[in-house]
Amino acid sequence: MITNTSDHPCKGCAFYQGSVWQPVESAGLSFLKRGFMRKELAAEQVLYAQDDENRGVFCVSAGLIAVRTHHPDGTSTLIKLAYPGDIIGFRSFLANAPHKTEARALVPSRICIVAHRDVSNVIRASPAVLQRIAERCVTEIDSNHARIISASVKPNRERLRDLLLELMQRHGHRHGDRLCMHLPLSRSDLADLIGVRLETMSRLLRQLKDDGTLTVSGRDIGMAVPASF
Amino acid sequence: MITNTSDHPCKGCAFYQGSVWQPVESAGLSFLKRGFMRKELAAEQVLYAQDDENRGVFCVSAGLIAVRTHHPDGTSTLIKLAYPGDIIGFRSFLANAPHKTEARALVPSRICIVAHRDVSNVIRASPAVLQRIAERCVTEIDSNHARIISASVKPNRERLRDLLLELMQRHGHRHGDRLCMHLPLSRSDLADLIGVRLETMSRLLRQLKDDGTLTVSGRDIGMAVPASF
DNA sequence: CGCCTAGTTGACATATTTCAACTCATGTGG
DNA sequence: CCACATGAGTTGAAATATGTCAACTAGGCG
Repeated sequence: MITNTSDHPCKGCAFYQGSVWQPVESAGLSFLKRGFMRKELAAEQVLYAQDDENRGVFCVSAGLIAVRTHHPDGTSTLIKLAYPGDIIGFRSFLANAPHKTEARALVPSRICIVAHRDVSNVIRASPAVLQRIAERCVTEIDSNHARIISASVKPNRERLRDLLLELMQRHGHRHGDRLCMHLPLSRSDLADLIGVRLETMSRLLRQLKDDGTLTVSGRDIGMAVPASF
Repeated sequence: MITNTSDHPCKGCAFYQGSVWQPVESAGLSFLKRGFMRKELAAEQVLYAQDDENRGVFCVSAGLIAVRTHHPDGTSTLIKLAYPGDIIGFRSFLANAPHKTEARALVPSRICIVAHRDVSNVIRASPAVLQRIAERCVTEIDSNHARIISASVKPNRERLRDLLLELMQRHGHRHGDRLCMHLPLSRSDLADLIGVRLETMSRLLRQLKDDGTLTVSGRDIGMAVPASF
């Protein structure tokens, strides 16, 4: 079923097996190669802005991308963090509508892009690609549900603990019997993720520090190694 | 492209044009017909339970379905309300995994079902069906984002106002210069949708009643006709 | 009648917002 | 090198919102 993938543009990628572009057949491969581009982003650089037209589907190859929506009153909400292997921009692509979110690099990042027109062509030639994109939609729905549920069930202090544990699994280094990380997020971003004000975030961190759960020094966080590590 | 749809099982449905099953071609049509069933649900009857295996994709034809997840501590969260034309169970189908939610009729309802195996066959024969399902995923993602944003940006009183306005657009009748509806939801369900406790919901309703926004008598709600009606 | 469920209300504890002041590090221009 | 502005982050105090526990009402039903 899968033929002649020796020159597949994602072939050398660590995420090739799970890639949404992996199941292309010979017909789709030429479209994929034609629409394929790489892009390097500096920290704080914007990949796409809110209300931009969709220019394609983006795959995070390295780094970390923050997906936000900005509100009329100047506040913003951090919708998700996109790590290497994640794809973004597919909502806008599938809806054939402008982006509802902004994507901005939190650290220097590398992005692989398949141009809009060629995504359509690839899908037409290889429907299994759409199947994989649909699975990414499901992942997105699941994580949204998890967030909605935790927001209505758990107190904010516990949600912050959970969030820091997740971040630790991505960014933490073992240091003796403790885990340490340098947060890629500002206090303001943390507050946006939990859905509280800046000042409340500062106080929640202080509480976790005071009760011994964490050590906090600026963006450097430490905690005891949990069972699941 | 679309052939011989005279005996399409959804042909007579009011939602045929937008149906996810509308773009079947002759090859897929026989699968669709084979897997097609109708089911009548009484109020409070369960369509599928949390952790059930996926038995297919469900389309609401009439009535109203509540999609909930139950938590270990006995509480629950109302994830969404599915109205006629909406499809449910597709998350579990696409993930090829058990349901993470329960679907229960709030009022007597009619559901059209396409059995699991036949959904796969229909999609294989008519990839445009998967395209339509992906668009429903996008709708789901959009409404989840809207909920996450409103939870972190708006105070609960305002969110309740918004919710009642949405419900009024579905269930309201004009009565002179006022809109009236009989809520299909209990106070507990309303509380689950906003993410507050029962008692808080009761007090929020009282506040909206006291400041003249609403008239409230049990499940009968009245409000002035808003500009957008 | 007694019992159940849905819904309301009160009183008090806890959590969060809001506004303001403050620290601290960093960078810029004279 | 210093004065100063700037942005990230912290803290305090008062107001507001929500959770919690308990008591209570009203309606439906055997």
